[in-house]
Amino acid sequence: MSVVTRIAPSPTGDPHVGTAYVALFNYAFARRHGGRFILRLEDTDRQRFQSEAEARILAMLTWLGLTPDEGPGVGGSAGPYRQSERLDIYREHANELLARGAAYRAFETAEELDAMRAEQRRHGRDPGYDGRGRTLPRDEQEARAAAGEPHVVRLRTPDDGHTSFVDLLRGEVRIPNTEIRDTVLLKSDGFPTYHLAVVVDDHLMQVSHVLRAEEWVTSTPIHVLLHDAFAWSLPTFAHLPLLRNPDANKSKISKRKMDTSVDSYREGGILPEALLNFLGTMGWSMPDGREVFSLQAMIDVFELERISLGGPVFDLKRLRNLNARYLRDELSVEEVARRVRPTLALDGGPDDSVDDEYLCDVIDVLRPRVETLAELAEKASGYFVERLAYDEDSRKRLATGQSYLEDLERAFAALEWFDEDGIDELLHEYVQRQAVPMGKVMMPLRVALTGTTDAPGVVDLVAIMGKQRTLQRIGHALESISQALPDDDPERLRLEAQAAAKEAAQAAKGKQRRPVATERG
RNA sequence: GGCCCCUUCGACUAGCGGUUAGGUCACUACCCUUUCAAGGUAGCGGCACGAGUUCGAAUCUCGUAGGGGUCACCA
Repeated sequence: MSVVTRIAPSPTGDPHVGTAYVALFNYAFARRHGGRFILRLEDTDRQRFQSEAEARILAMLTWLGLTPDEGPGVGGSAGPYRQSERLDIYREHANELLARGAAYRAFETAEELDAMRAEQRRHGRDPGYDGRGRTLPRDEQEARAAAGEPHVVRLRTPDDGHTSFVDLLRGEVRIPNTEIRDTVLLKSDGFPTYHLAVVVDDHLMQVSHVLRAEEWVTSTPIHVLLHDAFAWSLPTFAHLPLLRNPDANKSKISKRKMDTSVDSYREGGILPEALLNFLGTMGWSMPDGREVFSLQAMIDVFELERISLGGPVFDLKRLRNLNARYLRDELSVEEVARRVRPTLALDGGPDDSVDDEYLCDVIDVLRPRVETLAELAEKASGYFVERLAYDEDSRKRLATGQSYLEDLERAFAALEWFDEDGIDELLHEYVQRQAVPMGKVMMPLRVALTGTTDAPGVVDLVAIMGKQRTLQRIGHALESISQALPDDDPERLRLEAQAAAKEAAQAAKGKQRRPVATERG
């Protein structure tokens, strides 16, 4: 029997990391066994349906490299792959169940069901459909349906005994049938519920392994019952652990508590291979203990048996750390350059006109200092602008180093061998001659070149910027010193006034006075 | 609450009867150093608890506790 796996997301919102997670495992398992991986769209909830969601899910899978072998927009022999286009199929199957007496038409209104549940709660019983529609005679059901009365089709479930199934990772799971209600199969709008649709589609699409999130464990017995009713054989079930929020309880991952949108990680500069690698370490591990591995490496050795069942917390720090490792160790500078380029252009910075060699040099010194493409783009932008904007702190540092900058401007202009060694030699000799600590000279120069105090080594900076750019930047820095002395900096004056006002207000309130303006940790 | 599932450092995990319980992230210290990083070295820190099986349990069984999931005409 050939392996067929699938993911069945609902097009209801942002592409979810949970979808990516389950897709990864389904994809890896299918590839490992030379099988097929299907994308099926569960768009049977027309309330929550979003038309752009389908394209975004597909884009997410493509971005991650988890492209389905069959699916909407992809094609395949078992289509269509949108459930909304398979309504006839579900109706036919519901009719078959009706004919076999495994299901029945139920005519309770929403109000009636609400009342029933309220009544149950009043008597301290668990709320849930009590099977009251089962007693309505077949011919009456059909007559009322034929007359156009709105109704649903429900599964007739056993009242006693147990229903069990084997979960590949957990062993046998047994659930008392008293826990299983007469579930709705076909809604009054003619759309199937998840339970009918998933069973029919998995069967028709010959899905061999159902790898889905753990939240489905308790509804699997319904699917077992449905398979029985159709006299179909069961696929293999394996329920993956649920990704968790980083809160105290580790509840199921949710967008209320954290960012679950793959698109937003993508926009935040997370690399697809890093996200994939990260998700691959959630509940799964390499047999040899490697922490950094490619999708292909995962496929090569993938075994469901290596899945651990404790719910893994989606830890952003680990994701970012992994991303940083890809940025500086796994990808070539050229590859990183290719990926930041579009972002640089978006920021109103340089675009195709950016010199490739310079870009690569900049990335080379910057990438040990960033975790995401977005950070890289942000830090890199200053290396391409004509004129840097210096903040108050920078101005101060420039001002204190003014004479050094003037000296160095002359020295660099006269430097013949403008390479790493020449620059290094020049700087060291200068510092020695002046008999001042390195930092006294280096820091103003660093600020002149980059506008910030946390930046790569000055020798590297000067070398990659080259003579012309270096001199230009020192020149600009000197200009800015003379134009706006720190004492006149309007921004600083504004902040000071603000801080004073705040302090006065606090003092007036009788609170203890604390410096609030420029606390630095 | 009923039912189901789960439980190794703060986080991700290795372990599948005999290990000084290993690795990664985070954190701390030190080294390197012109800043910030990166890198290097070291450290901190864990088998939820209680019984049982066994010569021997993180590993097997049971119980307790804790956590999660689920109880819709949503998936």
